[in-house]
Amino acid sequence: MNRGRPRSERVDGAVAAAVRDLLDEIGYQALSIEKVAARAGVGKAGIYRRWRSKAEMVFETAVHGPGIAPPADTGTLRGDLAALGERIVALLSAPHARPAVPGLLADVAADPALAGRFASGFVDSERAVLGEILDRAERRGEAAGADPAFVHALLLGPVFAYLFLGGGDVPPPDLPARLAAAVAAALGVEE
Amino acid sequence: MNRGRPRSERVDGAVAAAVRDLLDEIGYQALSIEKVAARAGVGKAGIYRRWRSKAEMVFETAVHGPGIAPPADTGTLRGDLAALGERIVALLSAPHARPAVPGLLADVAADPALAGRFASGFVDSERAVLGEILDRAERRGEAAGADPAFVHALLLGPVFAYLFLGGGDVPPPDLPARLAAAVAAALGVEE
Amino acid sequence: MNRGRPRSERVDGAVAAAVRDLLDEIGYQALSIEKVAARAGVGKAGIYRRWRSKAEMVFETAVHGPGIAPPADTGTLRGDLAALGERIVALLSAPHARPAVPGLLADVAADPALAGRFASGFVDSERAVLGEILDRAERRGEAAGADPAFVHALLLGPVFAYLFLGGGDVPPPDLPARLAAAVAAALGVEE
Amino acid sequence: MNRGRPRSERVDGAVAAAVRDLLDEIGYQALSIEKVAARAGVGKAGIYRRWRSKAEMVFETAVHGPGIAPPADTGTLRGDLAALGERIVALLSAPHARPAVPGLLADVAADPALAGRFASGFVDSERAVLGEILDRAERRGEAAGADPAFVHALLLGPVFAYLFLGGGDVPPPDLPARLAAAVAAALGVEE
DNA sequence: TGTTAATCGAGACGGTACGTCCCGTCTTGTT
DNA sequence: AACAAGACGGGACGTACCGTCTCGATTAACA
Repeated sequence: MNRGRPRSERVDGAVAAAVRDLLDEIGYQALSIEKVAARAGVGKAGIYRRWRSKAEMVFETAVHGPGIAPPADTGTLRGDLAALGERIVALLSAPHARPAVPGLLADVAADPALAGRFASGFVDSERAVLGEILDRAERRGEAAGADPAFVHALLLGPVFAYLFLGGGDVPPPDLPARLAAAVAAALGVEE
Repeated sequence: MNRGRPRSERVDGAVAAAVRDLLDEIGYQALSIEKVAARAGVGKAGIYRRWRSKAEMVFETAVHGPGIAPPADTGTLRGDLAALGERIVALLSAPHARPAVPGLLADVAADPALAGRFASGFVDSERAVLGEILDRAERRGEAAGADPAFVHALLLGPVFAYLFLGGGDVPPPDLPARLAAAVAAALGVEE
Repeated sequence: MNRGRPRSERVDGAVAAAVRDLLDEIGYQALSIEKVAARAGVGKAGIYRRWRSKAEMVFETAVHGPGIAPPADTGTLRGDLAALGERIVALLSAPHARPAVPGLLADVAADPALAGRFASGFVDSERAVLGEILDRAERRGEAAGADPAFVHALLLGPVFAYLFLGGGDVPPPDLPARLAAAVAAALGVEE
Repeated sequence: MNRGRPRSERVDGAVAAAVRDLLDEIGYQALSIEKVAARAGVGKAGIYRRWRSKAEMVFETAVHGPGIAPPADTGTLRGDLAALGERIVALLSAPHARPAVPGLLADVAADPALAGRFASGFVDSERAVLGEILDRAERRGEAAGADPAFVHALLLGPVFAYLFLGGGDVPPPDLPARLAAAVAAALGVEE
């Protein structure tokens, strides 16, 4: 039983558009709730009613897509890993996400409460996908007893390093394939 | 011929101490130049005379050690990589560095000028060490034609992922060894 | 149709009180917007929302009374001039006005924009009152063709000189009467 | 017996020139000791060695001429007063003095110590001249028992009012003559 | 069909911090 | 001892945002 005026969808749309525009124009750090409200033609209260902080607002409106989709079986561990790597690269280098990621990460790391919500909504889903991939490989007899957390770090870490720790270069297009090969070799999969 | 009153070492020391204290107490994001000045008993101008921004001040006073020391030859590529991995872990998880890294990274990523200075002072030195290690391995006949940038990402990325993307856990103590093994396997080094 | 939250009268009151207190305690030059805000328990923005500068704030809150009231007809030019003189003395030597006047005058003289607003709000009203007095005298046949600007300078100038150019003395209580006599004599009014 | 290096006249000259230039360009309020030192190619200490404050520096280098010269006897009180009036107008509206006067007055009024030195060096000499003029008139039998302080205010005040309280207008060229006539009339001198 | 309650845009509120300028003092090496 | 240079601790500037609050005006679901 919801009483009172319902929230307007127009506000959500206008804010999302404003956030994406501003991320492109001025970046995450210079983006402020005040600027978003002004650009969207929306009151600040309308934003605070929906999100607790800039980080949550940006994450929901500009970074978080439909989550990591269920993994398609390519027949080999290496193929599955390459496919997952592609998704990770796509997610982190998406037009509106890329300029937001470092700032977002900093805000998340600084606020434990935020870290919790973020981990359960993002990292966990990625790890679940990876778990499924490793289970399949085990069933195929390719590799056994792999540590999902380690494999996850081995896959996500280098992508992140290329995008955000290497001076801002574009990652090479064959990065997922090379990473998948390296991870497979590390897991002892014969070629 | 240096003219005018020389800069006081007392100021450098007091600022460094204040930065470290404040990083521990309130973290990088909440640390402000104003708070540092007040805590250090120093004028703001004295800080701006030395550093252009909060990021540079924190990096120089709390993160940047003596740089990555020259690599000791352990006799095997795997050993050398493990030693380098140890150093990276130590650098990123040092008491005052760890809470500062994500915010620092965000500031660096947002400011191209900063990114340039940072890259040449930090990333480059790490890559040079890695290049030396790979050269040695090639001379030994262990591995040939490895891409230093890729190997660097393969080493640094997972460490970063464990420390800052995994929800804040402590990395397992054998992480450098496991990483070295994985990287060596990926480079085709026989066990 | 006034939109947004209306300005709080509490702020106006608290600022006015703080300005008056600080004028008494430390004078106009040492009074800063920052000190006023702190003393009044008010944000600096709340002050800048209302006034463009320290000079405008002080003038409105501590000097500008209800303006010069309409002149009562005393029956003679000399009487009218003495009454106006009394008002000028009262205005310039009022408890909170006196310490503020020299600094205020300096700020006004330095800023043409301020000079314009100040002139129209203060000097003009005084000159209008004087014009009315001179018109009356002309109708009575006491004096004709007097230059209001000259008479104004003849009245206001000496008061100012006594108060602010003479080393800070208290003006003699019969100053308005003596001035009125002098001005009347200068205009050729017979005694 | 002066020991050590004597003060350089070069410094005095360079500072005086810099003060006058800066008064013209940016006015008294925006003029700072720091700007003067930079413009004059002089250390700040060299300025503080000579003057206690901006007000004293400006007064000595840009306003204070040779003092009010001894009064020439014109044969009538009215003539003498007009001559003194001319001098006052010339002093206050001199190129470098005029923009400095209001600010200077404010600083003087705010600092009692400054007020003392200023009064004895400036106001007193003007009053002495006026005293001489009134003595002469008394000896001639033109006027007796005039109050020098009142007459001084009657002469200086209106000039000040025209120059600094009237919205920045140029005073009419016949102002000294009209003032002299008014003052003479007020003193009961027959035409 | 009113009443009620949550929403809306707008913008004021007390604060904190920014990066700059200047204060008046102090500390260099040089003249 | 004075000189040019410039660092020192401190204070204020005017601006931008923070997250909260208070307005009048909408907009639905409940009574």
